[in-house]
Amino acid sequence: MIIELRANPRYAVHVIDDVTEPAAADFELSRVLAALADRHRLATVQFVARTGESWCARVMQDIGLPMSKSTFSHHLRILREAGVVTKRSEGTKSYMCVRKADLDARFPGLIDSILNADAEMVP
Amino acid sequence: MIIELRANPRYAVHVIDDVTEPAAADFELSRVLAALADRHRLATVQFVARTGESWCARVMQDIGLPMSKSTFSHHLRILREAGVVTKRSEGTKSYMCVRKADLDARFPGLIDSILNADAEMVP
DNA sequence: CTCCTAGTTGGATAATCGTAGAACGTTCGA
DNA sequence: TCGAACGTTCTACGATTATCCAACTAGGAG
Repeated sequence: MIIELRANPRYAVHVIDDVTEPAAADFELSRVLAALADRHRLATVQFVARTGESWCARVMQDIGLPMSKSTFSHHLRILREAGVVTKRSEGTKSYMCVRKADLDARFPGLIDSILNADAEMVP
Repeated sequence: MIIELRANPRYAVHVIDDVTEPAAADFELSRVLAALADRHRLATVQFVARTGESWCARVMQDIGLPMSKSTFSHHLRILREAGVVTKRSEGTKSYMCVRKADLDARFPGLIDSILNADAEMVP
């Protein structure tokens, strides 16, 4: 299910799988920061940004995230609802991608400074 | 009480009022982001950075923060322990100051991008 | 010395968050 | 057609967090 809620695409909101991915103009800084404040989500975003688009199971395995599928799915939702990543389904896989351009348009320099930081250990 | 725990000042840790303010080299990105992820703390940091050093009661009043003194004191602790701000006592007042240089040294561009973002409403 | 102002600390509480397991829907391959 | 792989949703639970009030410390003004 994909819905365009507003006429002006600049303010379009995409709803996929009951998760709302906001348009860049609607990003909220505190929400973006909260999404990135968790070590596991931060590691995920840094990894995906560096290695390119990838799907959930692959990301979890490559990073060595110590959590269940359902927990990762929860984290993915947080990231999407904040506007940090977008999701694309292909077959049974969910490919995620960091919305660098949108983030940089709304908060210039923010995502680059975060991606350039050293990756922290995932416990 | 002020203690220099390590010989090399680059890694010095300052302990003031039982609160540890880490040296720039010890900043953790996820902790900094978590400190700034709260709307009230974000507003506080943006305000102090823009208007210059100020003390707690003044900041609370000028921003219109809807919380008690003790809650603000709690938020100040979070910000200090993450390395976002430093505190200086003068008389009965606690002056806070954003550690721009330290933050920029550790995470280039991060604090500027956050300070340049529009201030969000404080509910 | 006494009071007022400024801030911190401890305890309590309600809300939020990260987590796992079970059940489920989809898609792909044998 | 059947089963395996991939991901989502629901529910529950423990941990963390934001919050307040009350009590406290410390400095400045009278």
